[in-house]
Amino acid sequence: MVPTIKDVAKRAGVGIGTVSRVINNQKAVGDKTKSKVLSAMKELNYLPNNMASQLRRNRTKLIALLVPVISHPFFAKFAYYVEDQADKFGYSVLLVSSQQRVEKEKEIISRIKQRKVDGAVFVTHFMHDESLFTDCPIVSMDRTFGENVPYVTSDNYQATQNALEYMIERGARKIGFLGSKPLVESEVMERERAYIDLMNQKGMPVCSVNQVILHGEEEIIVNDFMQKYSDVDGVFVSGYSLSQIFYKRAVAQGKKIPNDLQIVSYDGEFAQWGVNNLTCVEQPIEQMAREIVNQLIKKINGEPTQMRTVIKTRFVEGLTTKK
Amino acid sequence: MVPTIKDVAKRAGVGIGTVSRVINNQKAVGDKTKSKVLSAMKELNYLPNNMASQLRRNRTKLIALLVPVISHPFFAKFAYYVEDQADKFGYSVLLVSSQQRVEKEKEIISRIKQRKVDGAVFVTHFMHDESLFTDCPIVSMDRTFGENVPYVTSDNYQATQNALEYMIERGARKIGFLGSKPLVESEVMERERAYIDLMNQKGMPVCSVNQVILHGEEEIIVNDFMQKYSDVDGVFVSGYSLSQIFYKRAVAQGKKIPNDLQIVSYDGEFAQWGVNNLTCVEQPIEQMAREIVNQLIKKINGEPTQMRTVIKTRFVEGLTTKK
DNA sequence: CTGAAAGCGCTTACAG
DNA sequence: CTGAAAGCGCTTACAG
Repeated sequence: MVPTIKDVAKRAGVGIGTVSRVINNQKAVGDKTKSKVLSAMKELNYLPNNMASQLRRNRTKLIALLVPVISHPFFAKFAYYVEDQADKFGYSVLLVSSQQRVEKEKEIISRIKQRKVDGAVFVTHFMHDESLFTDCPIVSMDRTFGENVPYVTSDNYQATQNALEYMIERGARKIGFLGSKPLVESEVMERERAYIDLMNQKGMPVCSVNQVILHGEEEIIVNDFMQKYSDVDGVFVSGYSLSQIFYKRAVAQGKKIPNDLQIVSYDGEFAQWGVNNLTCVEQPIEQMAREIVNQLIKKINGEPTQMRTVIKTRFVEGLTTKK
Repeated sequence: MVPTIKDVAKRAGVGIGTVSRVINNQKAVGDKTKSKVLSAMKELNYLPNNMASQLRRNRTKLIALLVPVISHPFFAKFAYYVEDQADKFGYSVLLVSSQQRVEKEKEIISRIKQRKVDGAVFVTHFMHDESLFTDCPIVSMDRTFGENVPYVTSDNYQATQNALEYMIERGARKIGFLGSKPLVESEVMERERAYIDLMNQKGMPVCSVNQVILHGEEEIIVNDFMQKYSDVDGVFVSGYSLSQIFYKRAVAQGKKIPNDLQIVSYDGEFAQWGVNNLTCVEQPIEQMAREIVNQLIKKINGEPTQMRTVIKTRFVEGLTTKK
């Protein structure tokens, strides 16, 4: 049979409490005792039973990460860093893809309540009933929902305006905006607000399509935009999927990029798959992921957290804007 | 405080054993008792503590899934179905990306031994020391490594030959092969074997580049191939990443596809991101994933498993071969 | 059909 | 510094 802490204690000739102290390497163990225990552990090939310590400590050391779709390069990269950071605290990550279904969110809440996981990162969010998750350690990205859920976001407003100014400096006179609207309050909406504000300020026309869609339905927005505003000479596209589709479509229509049409995308540096070299506002995914995990661990441990953390984006000059 | 099974028992005026039977809805509970317990549970807002039942049952209801990189569309899709199928058995999935590091495999073995997870799916595999994972419930894809690890694969040999014949029927007379070689014994190698056999049989030249590389290093193979065999009129590319890169490169070199050059890829139907409409051999990812999970659950439960399961591929006629 | 009791393998005050 | 003991919240023979 698999050896337990009792077997180790017997073999080392000590109490099980002492073995436990060695496992969790607490100070208060004498050197000789310690080495006796250590070698007993080695001889028996002992490994602590995780389930037992979980029960005692009331911690699973597991967090859930809820993303809309894993196969989206942004979320894939994000998930990678969440895992890496969680690991530093001894936590593993349960990756759940919501496919935009609100039940998945409820399911995770219930997992927390059943103590299958200690907390969760919500990148998606459709639930409106805040009361369901009071007391649940949850941290979010971009979404602002309620007093109890800290979130990490990027400088959406400023970064968008900077990107627009960049195109204007390079001659753009009629700039469009494409975006997909989140279902709940989210700082992502700042991007369109920044766009509208700047257009008004500059006396330029507002040519915006910003709708609620599901992942995978980006075509709808692109179609709609193309129909209404085919004569723009600059476009700000909010989000990687949209910009991929928009770019391909524009090229297919014979637009010369960047000469006829300049494009800046929010997100876009995922090189390997898809169109490369978009000029884009790059969110520092790694930094955002690590910060989110840090906040979550604090929440789990009952330490004070920061409600809103803003991470600065980086502007990447690609081939879809003029020199 | 959070209510426990004791609180429910007290409120319902029954023993805790009875509550437990209701929770796990076993037959042997009287209707009246059952409804008393049920309403006590509802009143107290009771949720069973997962950690406690884990300890008693010696099951975490968790499996690990080890993939080389999550962000690869093939693995992303695969992971999705693994999760979906595992869920049917009440299992959650811990997604781990190995980044090709052998330590990650060892780490998972150790998680199994520490009872942090009940079993694992290995899509990657570099470890050679079989003795490390005897007794560990592990199931693999494509990789054949040892008596104790069942695996699921596709009909690599046959599917490759069919694809080659398809190009030959359409006029291809000099066909190349591009592949990345796995580090351990794997049925993926059947693809090149099928290619070489057929070329010999038809008296056609063998133009093959098949090397060991890491994910992300696909350029090396493409470069090498382009240099050696620039005059082929057909190409079989093993794997999605390679085919994406090869296709873009061929187009950049001014090749007319499919007129100058026909391409068939093993894997390729991941539409949304990247180049669409490759002619390809499509592995039924969903079916493979579900079958792998089924085998793993059997292994975990100590039931007999099938060592080798072959899933039939589907040939998809795209735009990179002639009509 | 149901209750009382043992035990899963740990951790952690408590006393020494 | 160290041991004995209680207890985490369940499940499961066992007896009735």
